[in-house]
Amino acid sequence: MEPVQTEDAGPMAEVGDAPDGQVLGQMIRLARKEKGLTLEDVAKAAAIGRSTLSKIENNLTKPSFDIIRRLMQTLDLKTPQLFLQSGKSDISGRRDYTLTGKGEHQETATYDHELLCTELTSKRMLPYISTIKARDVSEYENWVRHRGEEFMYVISGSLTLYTEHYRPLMMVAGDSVYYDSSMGHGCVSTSDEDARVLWVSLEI
Amino acid sequence: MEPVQTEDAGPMAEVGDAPDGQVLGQMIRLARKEKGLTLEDVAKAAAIGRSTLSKIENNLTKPSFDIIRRLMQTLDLKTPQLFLQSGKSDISGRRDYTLTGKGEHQETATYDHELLCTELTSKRMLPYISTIKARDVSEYENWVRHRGEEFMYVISGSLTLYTEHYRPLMMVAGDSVYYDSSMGHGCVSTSDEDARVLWVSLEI
DNA sequence: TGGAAAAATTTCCTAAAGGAACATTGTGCG
DNA sequence: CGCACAATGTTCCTTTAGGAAATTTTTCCA
Repeated sequence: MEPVQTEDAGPMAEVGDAPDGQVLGQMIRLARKEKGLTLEDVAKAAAIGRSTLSKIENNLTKPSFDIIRRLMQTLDLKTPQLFLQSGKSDISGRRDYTLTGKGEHQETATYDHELLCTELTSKRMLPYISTIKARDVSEYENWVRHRGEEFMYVISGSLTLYTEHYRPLMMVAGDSVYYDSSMGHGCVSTSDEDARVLWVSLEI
Repeated sequence: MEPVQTEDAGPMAEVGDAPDGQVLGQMIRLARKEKGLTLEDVAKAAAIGRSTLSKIENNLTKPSFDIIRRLMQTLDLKTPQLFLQSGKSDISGRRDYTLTGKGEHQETATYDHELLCTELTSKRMLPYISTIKARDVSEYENWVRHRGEEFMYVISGSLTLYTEHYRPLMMVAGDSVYYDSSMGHGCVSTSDEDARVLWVSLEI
């Protein structure tokens, strides 16, 4: 209902930027209408107030990033167009190090752990590569659990990750997972060959 | 201000109300450091306060959508990964793990960062895969440095890691490195092809 | 080392976001 | 017509984001 402000002293006329100012609300309302949802439906699903959503749709507020993110999820919106940008960048990213050649192995029935970067003893993250042997479908209930977080990246092969809270997770080369390691977990190779996995574990 | 609806509580469950926990700030700081910019540089360019940016990077505030958008533009960041919801938009779903298939990219002049496991926002380690483009041998004195530790694993290709303390380090697929990231560091692809690298970064 | 300069963080305060409840508008049915 | 009832808009109030400046931390040379 409010077309084009000529930029007088609108109560909340955007400061000097407002690219999204007018559009954002329209987009969200459109998405909501398309799904035939009411303000309350969406607000509840996104865990925000009805009135807040109303204000957002009418561009009466500058919503927080968090709220927009939740709305995006709720409404299943893709976002690229919201961030149109003039691209140019001249970056020079750099990192530094401590190298490790081959690590020391630590073999068990189902795993072959190869610790990486062992000479640096004061580190907090523990990286290692594991070979998950292609058998032993047996004991995937012997959960491993330890306080902390873990990141896992499948280098080759495929496997299934079993956890105590969720359904098994099929993973193939290139996939990665991040989880709370206090939740019971364990994995089994599902390919004929052994699976190679890179783990990074963080104790807390 | 957490009404917290039906949320029970996964150990590190997120998705539902999850403020943009740990990752958002890290991403922004990473991008800034890579460009060798100071808080003030970026803040000025994005027309926000220096302190505000500091708080955002340290996840001490829930920035507005508008501010994030401006930062994205200033830092030339692609954004899809911030809104990543793997699979369904049913927010009732909670998980304490995230599975990432092929990722969402964030490209710069020399790097192409692909963040992994982005929808789990409260994690402490930040994993991502980078493609180091096969050129730009130029500016390897622009060290990046940031408080914390980093682990790096070369998936494919080869590269040279330059640091301010040690001699350059030649690395090939399968090699890995662990280092204190407060030491200036940076790397350059030495093969004809781009190098693929898996990084796990931990802020302290 | 020390000490100045730069960068980052913290404090303090104001303006504004966001939620609850109330008011208004819109829509179907007797 | 007009009465429910639902959907949306608005007001009021509490909490919080975000900026200016002070404080602390880090960097950089002499």
